[in-house]
Amino acid sequence: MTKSQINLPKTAFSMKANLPTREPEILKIWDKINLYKELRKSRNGKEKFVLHDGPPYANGNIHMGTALNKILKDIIVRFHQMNGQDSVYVPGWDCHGLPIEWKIEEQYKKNKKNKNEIPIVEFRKECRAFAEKWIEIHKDQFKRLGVVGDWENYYSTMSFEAEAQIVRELGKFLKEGSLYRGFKPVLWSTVEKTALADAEVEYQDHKSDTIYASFPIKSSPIKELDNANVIIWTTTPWTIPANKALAFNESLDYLVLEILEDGDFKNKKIVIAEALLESVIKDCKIKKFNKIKKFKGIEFKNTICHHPFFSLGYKIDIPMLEARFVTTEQGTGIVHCAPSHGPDDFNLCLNNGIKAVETVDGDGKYTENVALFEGMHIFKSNSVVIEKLKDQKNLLSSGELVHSYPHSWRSKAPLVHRATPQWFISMDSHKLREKALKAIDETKFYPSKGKERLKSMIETRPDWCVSRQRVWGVPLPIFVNKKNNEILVDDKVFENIAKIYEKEGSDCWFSDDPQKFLGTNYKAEDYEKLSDIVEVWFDSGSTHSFVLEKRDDLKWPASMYLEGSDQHRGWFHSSLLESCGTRGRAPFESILSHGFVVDGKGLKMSKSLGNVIAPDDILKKYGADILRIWVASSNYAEDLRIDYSILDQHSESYRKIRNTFRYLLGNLNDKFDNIDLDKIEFDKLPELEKFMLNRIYLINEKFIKYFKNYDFHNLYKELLNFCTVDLSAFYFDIRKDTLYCDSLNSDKRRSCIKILNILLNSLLKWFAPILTFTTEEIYQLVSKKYKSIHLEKFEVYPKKFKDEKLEKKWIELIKIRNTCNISIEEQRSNKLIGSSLEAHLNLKLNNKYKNIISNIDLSELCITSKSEIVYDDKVDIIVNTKKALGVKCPICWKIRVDPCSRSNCNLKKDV
RNA sequence: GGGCCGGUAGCUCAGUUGGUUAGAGCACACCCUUGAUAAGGGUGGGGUCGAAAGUUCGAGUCUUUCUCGGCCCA
Repeated sequence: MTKSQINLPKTAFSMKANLPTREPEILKIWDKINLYKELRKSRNGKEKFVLHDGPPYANGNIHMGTALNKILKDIIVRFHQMNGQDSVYVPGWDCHGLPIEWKIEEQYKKNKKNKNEIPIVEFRKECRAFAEKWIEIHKDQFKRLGVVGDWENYYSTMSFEAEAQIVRELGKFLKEGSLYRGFKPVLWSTVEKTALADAEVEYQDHKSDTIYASFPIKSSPIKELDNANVIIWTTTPWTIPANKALAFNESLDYLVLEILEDGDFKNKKIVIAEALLESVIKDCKIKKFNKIKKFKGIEFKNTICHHPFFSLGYKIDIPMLEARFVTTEQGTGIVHCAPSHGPDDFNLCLNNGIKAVETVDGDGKYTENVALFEGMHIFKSNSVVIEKLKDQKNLLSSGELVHSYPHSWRSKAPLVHRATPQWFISMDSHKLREKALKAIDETKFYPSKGKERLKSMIETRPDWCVSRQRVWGVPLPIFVNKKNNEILVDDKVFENIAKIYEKEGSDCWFSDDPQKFLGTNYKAEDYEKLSDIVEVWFDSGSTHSFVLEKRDDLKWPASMYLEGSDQHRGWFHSSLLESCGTRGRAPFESILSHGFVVDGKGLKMSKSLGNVIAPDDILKKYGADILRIWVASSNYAEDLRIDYSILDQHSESYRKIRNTFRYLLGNLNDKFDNIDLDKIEFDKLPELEKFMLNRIYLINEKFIKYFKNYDFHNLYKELLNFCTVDLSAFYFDIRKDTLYCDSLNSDKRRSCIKILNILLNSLLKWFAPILTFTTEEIYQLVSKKYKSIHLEKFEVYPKKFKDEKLEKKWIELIKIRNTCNISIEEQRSNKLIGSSLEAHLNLKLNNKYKNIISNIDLSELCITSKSEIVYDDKVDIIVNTKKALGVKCPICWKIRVDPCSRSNCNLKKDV
């Protein structure tokens, strides 16, 4: 048996990965050795890299987007750790807010409980318990992805420390004076009875009543406007009772028409924009009319109208005001303004001395400020308004329209603009906008396009409304003096509240005696205690203050914030503003944003399309390392596609990588020898081994370059190509002869083994941040140095490995090799030969190759049995393949006429 | 509806300041091997670079329009 005479690979590392069952076992190992603690210990005192976790909302199972985010974070954290830094990752959760409140309310409804009969404190306890439950579930799901972090000491926005610090942060804004009480229309849900944040609004189609209503002109500088009627169009008839003004655009042309038809408007004059004439007469079915006058909008100045309900007691003047937001897209070119029910209306009226009042209460019912309608629900009043307009002969036409309209993301109920007292952080009073823009300039963005995106948002955003009329959140720590309406600003009070929260949490705000919070310097009876809570973006925007600043193991500012690109308007945004407002700079040094997970065709995942893949599906079928390959190999700057065929392809790549490791382990017989790279006697190595060291050096250069730019998909591709092209199809294939057939103590074989050790070590470390489980599986098999591969550091390769001359030479040799392969293939298809070892190469080479090939065994390079070269300057490379003559050596399988030089060759005997 | 980003082989991605016949790996096909063996090697096919128009001696690269997709906003 010749097999006993050669050294065949042998390893315990199985070809089949079986990741779904193997990975949980590796998790147990990490648990057992307390990997996180070991990681910290191993980099004690080293430069810190802090990737501050953007807290996911503690509600519902994780989806692909969450998995992508966590894996990407983990890959980066691990890269920095292996790069020698103390790379600390503290996961966190966002816990307050409406979605959880809604879940609890839903449970109440199911159990026929009435929320209003439950004490707030009890309700909040249930919210807290709900969030806690999901934190635990998320934790396991994230760990399963291979994410390493301080899972035991995670942070949450509902911890007592967090709630206390949020109070302190708000105190800073109050003290500065940039947190002010305003009275503004905000998007309001009459169902949830709360103002909604931008992020809580969804636009959906909605059917609205539309009206063309007329405002009789009371007085105007334009003679032809006497007794005329200004026509407006609106999709919210219920706002007519709150009307305070009309808006026109001074650059538009307007027409005065006389209507000649029977009906309420017979012989009446109406005013509309010329550009909208056709659509108005079509909508209002006007057939006969005269054009009386055409004039520029600017001439509207000083025109005063009556309210359409003038005769019903609405005796106020309705001025006509100039506004740029008036367009000719829809309507009549004149816009009705209710300052309590639209931001544009509000601002225009404010600039003209018309104040908004509370016209609609939180339930959606008109207040006492609205005559005739008090107590009526606005969503039921359209028909009444329309009826009254008709009675007053001020309704030109009415109809219906389906259009995009804001809705609550939770209840899906349509929203309205409603003027309410709210608390705002000013963007400009204390130069917050300016500071934030400067901070953006000082931040590094990956990809760079994120910078412009965030910048343009900060440039245009309005003041930050931080109050919410809900219960599950941090209470706004505000007392208002009952006598003079002044806000109490006193550091001692804020600190007192914070101290109380640190001890017992913020629930007590709702249940305990206000005097407890005021301390001894103020009397509770003199003050009104606010019951608003802080909007959740302020919570999460403050994480830097109660996580980064408070923990000794972290640093402020963070090295990096890393989230989906939607967070330019979310967490990146709120964190930037909070920090610039309180500390004058961003809480991060860099921002990395990633795209969204979409299906294989680039469409977003949705239940209705049936293209949703859950992380758990992938873990069960493929394992976390495959998912991590998907993350690493995708370009996160764009949207990331995923489906089962894409995952199948990545599984194939994984197998290639796994078999590369298996070849290494097999030939090393699972005995890893940690080679001291500096002690390698470079000059004594065969040239192929030198070339491989050169290649390793070059790959590592690229590896560092890609890693520094967080360019993982190119980094992964580089490593994968190295495995397939340089190793599997080249070095491994060529060196099988040496490894299998040479004696164990031959110099050549030992040199090769040295390289295999270096390769194993290099590949393990290069791949460790991505293939966390597989590299650990191998490490556990071969190394006794540390408890885990993840405690290792990246290798530093001696400069002497780099040899540009050698690189150039071998590129030429590979070119010759490729030409030989084409020739071999030709004879293979001619059925002259099968294996390349049956080939005898005859080369005709240009003299320029003479130097290059002089010390090279071409048969070895091309894995053939024989090769002959002649030189001819008339050609470049010409190869002719013949069938090798002789007998197959039972050891090396070469076709030979003489026995080979190996001592164990028994060709002679066999012949 | 508006703003921003993107569309290069079946898949994941390269493609410098516009310059020969657009590249790589995987997948696929065929062949070889059976001493990495549910492995390994070799060869090969495959792209009107989302579409159209324009600028240019020359466009995947620049301009415009359109289209599809994603995010954000209204």
